[in-house]
Amino acid sequence: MLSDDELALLEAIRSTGSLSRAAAHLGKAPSTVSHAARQLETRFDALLFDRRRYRLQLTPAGELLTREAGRLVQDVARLNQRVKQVANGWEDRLHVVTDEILEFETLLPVIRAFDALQSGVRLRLTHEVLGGTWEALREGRADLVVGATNEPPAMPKLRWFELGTMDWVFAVSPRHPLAKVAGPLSQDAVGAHRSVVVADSSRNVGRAYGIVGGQATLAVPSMRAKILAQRDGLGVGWLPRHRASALLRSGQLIEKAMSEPREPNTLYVAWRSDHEGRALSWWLEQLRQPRLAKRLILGLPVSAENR
Amino acid sequence: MLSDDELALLEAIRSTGSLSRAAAHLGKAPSTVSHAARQLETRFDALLFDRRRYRLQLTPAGELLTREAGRLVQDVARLNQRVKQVANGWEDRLHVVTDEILEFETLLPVIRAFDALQSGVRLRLTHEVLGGTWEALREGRADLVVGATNEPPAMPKLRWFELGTMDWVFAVSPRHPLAKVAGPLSQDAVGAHRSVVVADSSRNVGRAYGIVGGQATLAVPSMRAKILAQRDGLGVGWLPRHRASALLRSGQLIEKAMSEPREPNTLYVAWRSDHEGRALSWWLEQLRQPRLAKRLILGLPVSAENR
DNA sequence: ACAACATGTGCAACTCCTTCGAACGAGTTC
DNA sequence: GAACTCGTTCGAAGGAGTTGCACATGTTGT
Repeated sequence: MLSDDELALLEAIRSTGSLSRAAAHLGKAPSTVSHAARQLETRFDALLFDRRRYRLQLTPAGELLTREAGRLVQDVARLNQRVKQVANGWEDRLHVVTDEILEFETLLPVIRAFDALQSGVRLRLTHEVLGGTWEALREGRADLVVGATNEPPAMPKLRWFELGTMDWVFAVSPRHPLAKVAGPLSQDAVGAHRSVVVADSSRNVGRAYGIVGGQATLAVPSMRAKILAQRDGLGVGWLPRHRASALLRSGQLIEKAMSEPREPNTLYVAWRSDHEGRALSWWLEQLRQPRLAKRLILGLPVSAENR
Repeated sequence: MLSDDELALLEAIRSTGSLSRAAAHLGKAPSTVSHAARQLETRFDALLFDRRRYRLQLTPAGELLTREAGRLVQDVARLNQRVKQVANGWEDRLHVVTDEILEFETLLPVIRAFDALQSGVRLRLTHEVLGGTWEALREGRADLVVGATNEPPAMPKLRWFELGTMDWVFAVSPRHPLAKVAGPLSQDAVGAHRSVVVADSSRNVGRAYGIVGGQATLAVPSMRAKILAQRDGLGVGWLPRHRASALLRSGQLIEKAMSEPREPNTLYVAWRSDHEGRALSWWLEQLRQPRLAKRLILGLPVSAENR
């Protein structure tokens, strides 16, 4: 291994281009530097210095060594920083997984506030669809899950609280055939039309929201895309009521009563009680604030303006 | 910086889960290990060991440190290997740039033979179009250029030799309008038809082979694609005679005489006389062999079978 | 051409750090 | 409760790293 001193020595030799100057630069005796240099060569079993001329020079091998050694120093410095950070109770990294029905933008202020803490914790945010959130937690891909749907499954050391409930509305474009059907819609009536589903492209499991067996589907990458697709009459399906509200008001989407209404979804925040660090605690504290929870659940209404 | 011993110490503590066993494992006295461990904590200014219970354990910070330290050790071992390699005269890496008119496959046997040397030199092969090869050499993106076209430009420390000459044939599909024109074709006659050009997609400079100003062009990614495109009548242009030979024989391409014939191209091998390592020398030695040079220049004829 | 200076190296002496053994307190096992 | 395992403290010993000096070699200035 390369010691700190040896690294500094190499660097000094490179920059000054001479042993004695390097020695002066390091505040050591010239003989020390000479000795240490030889020792380095012995240890690496390679000629690092070209001593044929008056002032010695680094050989290509020595050049490579100093260059790469410099990078190593940086790596070690970073590691040092990370170790201290972890020792102070901050995680090395925090992986937050949100359910796709939450809009990423609503988390931005929280991320900004977290950044302002200067904790050094590397944030990683991804999203999953349906049970994918719980699975991510179980498999250790997630440290914190926000907005998970369905009941929390049995899992050792699982902890959770409710974020809130989300109301749904079955809505169609005014130009869609279902718009003209009077009275509450039955499952069969809906099944004859194509439904729009949010599907996760990254993991190719056939997961999607609100699929009924055998129904034709249009898979889109996000809830926002689903709302827009239904506005344009490309298909039908359940939408978060608040996010569709503006379009419902402007008449670009029409609410349809259903023979089997959809129960409001309860959304959960969940984590594992092992490795609870300061970053996780901070996030939990934020998410327990009713104002933030409400903003997350409601999401950003899709504006009626952009047609 | 982390010394070799400290690394071994951390690893031993992690695997044995106790200081005394770690000491026995390392062949040292327990007191030594205890002392060193404390010193580590002082240096990192962080609690690395949890001593509250009977047998001490690594804290999360200590865990992180040992884990990452292990990676560092590997990095250093690799660096060690590379330094030795360079000290033995091998380059750390060799960047070979070929002109696009050479077929990559013809270099495969050479690459295999080079691999068999077990030199440890990391090969990197890319291709350029037209002057791009010389530019790559000038800008240090290439250590060796194979098959460069045009005359070697003025460049300090440039060295080169001729690889051979490449003959061209102007060929069109039998279904192409130009196929029926009798006698040598003039520039104007050709200019009325779309030409197929090889263009480099990676660098978006508007470089291509055989463009005449104002002529409609079809840009394709390789010489092989150009030959196939011309076979299918998508355009016209000059082709390496040998590579088109099979298609000319089978009648899928027809050679046309030209009022201004194209001079055979001389192809060059070039490198810079600074940093000449063993890998470069080896490649030059190979490329000087007439058999290989001929194979490179002629390339792989595009087979007449696959329609 | 000669002196003055700079540079790298070998050697003996020195200094400080690492290592060790012994002793001790605390916790565990039978 | 005795025998043990474990981690720590402390002073002493050994050794690696460091230093000053002498010397050979090469460079610069007058």
